[in-house]
Amino acid sequence: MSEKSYRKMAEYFKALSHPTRIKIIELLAEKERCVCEMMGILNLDQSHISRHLTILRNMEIVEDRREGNKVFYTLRDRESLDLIQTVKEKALNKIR
Amino acid sequence: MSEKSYRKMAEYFKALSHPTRIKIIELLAEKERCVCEMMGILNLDQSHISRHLTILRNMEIVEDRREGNKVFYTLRDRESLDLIQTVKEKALNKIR
DNA sequence: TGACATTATTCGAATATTCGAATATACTAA
DNA sequence: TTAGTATATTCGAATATTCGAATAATGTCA
Repeated sequence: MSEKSYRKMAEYFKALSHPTRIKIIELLAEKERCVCEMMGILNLDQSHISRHLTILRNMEIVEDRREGNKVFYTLRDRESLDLIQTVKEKALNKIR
Repeated sequence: MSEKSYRKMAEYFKALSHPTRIKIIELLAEKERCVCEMMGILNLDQSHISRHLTILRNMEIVEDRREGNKVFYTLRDRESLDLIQTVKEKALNKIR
């Protein structure tokens, strides 16, 4: 394994290492959503959501599609959801 | 899901988001190792290894055991290795 | 005890990440 | 064209992470 591969792996984990990004992935797992929809659900302002989406897009975890003046996002990398599910169970076990 | 759970999940992913920590987990997946052994294999100085081990220990990913003046580490959370394996395949696909 | 080996912690500097606020861009509709 | 809506990007400040170097702590052995 090259050093570069390890950096890539670390980068991927870093993309998942923010509560908001995890929530976004879970939202998109259900269905395609536009930014304004996520703003409402997550109760966060537009620039936050957008910046987190950029990080997820760069890691090819989500994909965007413009329709009119809205941008719809979909979950491209569904494996990310499996990782989140695994870690979620771990977190729940530790909390209670 | 509580906000706290999401923070915990993010924290766990953050623990995996450093090349050295990923390498340490892989090393410990093979067998128990002392810090000095990992220094040699990873070619990193002692304080680096030790600090990364502290992070992994805090997340209960590794466990330590003192024997004489050496401290041996083992992989406590073997699921972390599965996560790494999944992400590794992802990274390898992207690179070539 | 003292010298040595091993590991952990601390310090400050460098770097990266996050955030709120503001601004820029892209599109629609009148 | 202009106004309005939706999204992306930029800015500086605050915070977190990483690193190299130094120091502290723990244990062994003579």
